[in-house]
Amino acid sequence: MLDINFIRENLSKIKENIKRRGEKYNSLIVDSLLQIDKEWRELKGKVDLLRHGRNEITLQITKLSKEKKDISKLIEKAKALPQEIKNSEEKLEELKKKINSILMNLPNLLHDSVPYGKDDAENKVVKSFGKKPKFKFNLLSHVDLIEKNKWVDLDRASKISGARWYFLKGELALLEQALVRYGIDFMTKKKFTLVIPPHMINRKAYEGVTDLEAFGEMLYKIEGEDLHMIATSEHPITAMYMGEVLDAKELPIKIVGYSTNFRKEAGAHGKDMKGIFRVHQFNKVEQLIFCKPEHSWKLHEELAKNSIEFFKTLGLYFRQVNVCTGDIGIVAAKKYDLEVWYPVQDAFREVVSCSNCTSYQAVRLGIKYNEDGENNYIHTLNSTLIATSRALVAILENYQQKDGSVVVPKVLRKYMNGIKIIGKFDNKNNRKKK
RNA sequence: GCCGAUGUCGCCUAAUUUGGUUGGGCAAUAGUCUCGAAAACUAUAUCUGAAAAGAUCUACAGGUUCAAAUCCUGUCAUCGGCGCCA
Repeated sequence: MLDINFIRENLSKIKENIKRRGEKYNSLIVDSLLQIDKEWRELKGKVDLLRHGRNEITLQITKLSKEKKDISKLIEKAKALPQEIKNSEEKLEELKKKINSILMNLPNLLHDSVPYGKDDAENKVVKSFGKKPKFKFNLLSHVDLIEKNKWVDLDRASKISGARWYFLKGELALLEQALVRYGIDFMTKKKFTLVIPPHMINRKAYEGVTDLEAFGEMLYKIEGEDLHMIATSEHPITAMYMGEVLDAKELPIKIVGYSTNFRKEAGAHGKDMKGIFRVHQFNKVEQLIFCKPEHSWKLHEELAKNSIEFFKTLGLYFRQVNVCTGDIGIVAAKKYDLEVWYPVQDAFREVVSCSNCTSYQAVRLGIKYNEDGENNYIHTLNSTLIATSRALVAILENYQQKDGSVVVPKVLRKYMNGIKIIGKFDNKNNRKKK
């Protein structure tokens, strides 16, 4: 959400930004926003005046009653006030709601370096890393690999839970845990603090971090409770500081979040139906930073660098893209995606999303920092380090061997008790010798 | 889950019985003063307003009332007891 004061002072900038984002948004909405805001402020003045009148008269009543004088006339006069005030307050509230709903849908100001483009096809490749792998045999899809090796049981999961749910089994489940532990170690070595958040949060917190109306179809709601399953650890961890004023000395706060994530994937009918590429539940290690505005652009690059470095160590072929205006969404001011090469799908697919949200989330959540007696909104940043289901698919596709086994990336072996290869043929060199 | 108590500024606390528009202590930060420090003094949240000023804030949301920290209802949280449980 943008700060209304900021909009008032930077009208042309805001409109330009909306135009740059294309047809999805209409810059005229800003004019009507300011018009309603003006009405609101005028009415606020009137309501405050009415309230002042009430305060005055009750003060007099208090005074007179202490002097034991007759107050019946004053009370008679005062009786009309509450209704009058209430009527105006209701109008005021209505206007405020209108203002808020417009503000909620206004997109963040984009950074100058965000490329113009209609959709994800026009994201700009920044750089590629690693080498495109070559194979001298016919590749199996990850769906075939998990089936042959009995690493995932989709049938039984569908029996008890439904489509897009899965049992992760045996060596692949170990590999999943290895990825998580490696990811967490990787970040804590960089002085990020590990945080494991609640996996369910209430409505108020969720409204702070995302547009519940739009995201409603992504989130699982607990029946009869004011609770939603989290779609990413970013949500509870960002909402954690809701309504707080942080000390500038504590900033930047660097957190590595870990949680299981739950997503309905309601809008994805038919997409990626097979295997575990797109599922209702997966684990994710996430980087988060809360910082002063003047540091956020440098830290954004740092987050991207961390994720790049991490994927390099996994030995995958991938590229960094600068997400274009048509694909970036309303929250981020700039977003890098990392896309890994999936040889079977013959495509790059998104595995990391690294955003500088500037003050957009902070305004909505009311997170400020205090420096020299002055309060200002902080900046929030987040970046995937690793999301397990997609990373597992990437490893399966890229590290598979002719016999259907899969080589474990070197950096993960120490988290796998030294196992070098997982797969149906038990390799004698595969176990760590004691 | 049941029963009971409690919730006041960053922390502590008084005012709740009997509704009258808050008060005190400590700490922190900034400023004034100072060669420097200590002490002392001033300031400290949010909203509207050019300003003067005004409005709002006693866990949260409602209600009663001219007026609510105080009375009523609901919710949440904390503590204690019982129950259940990895």
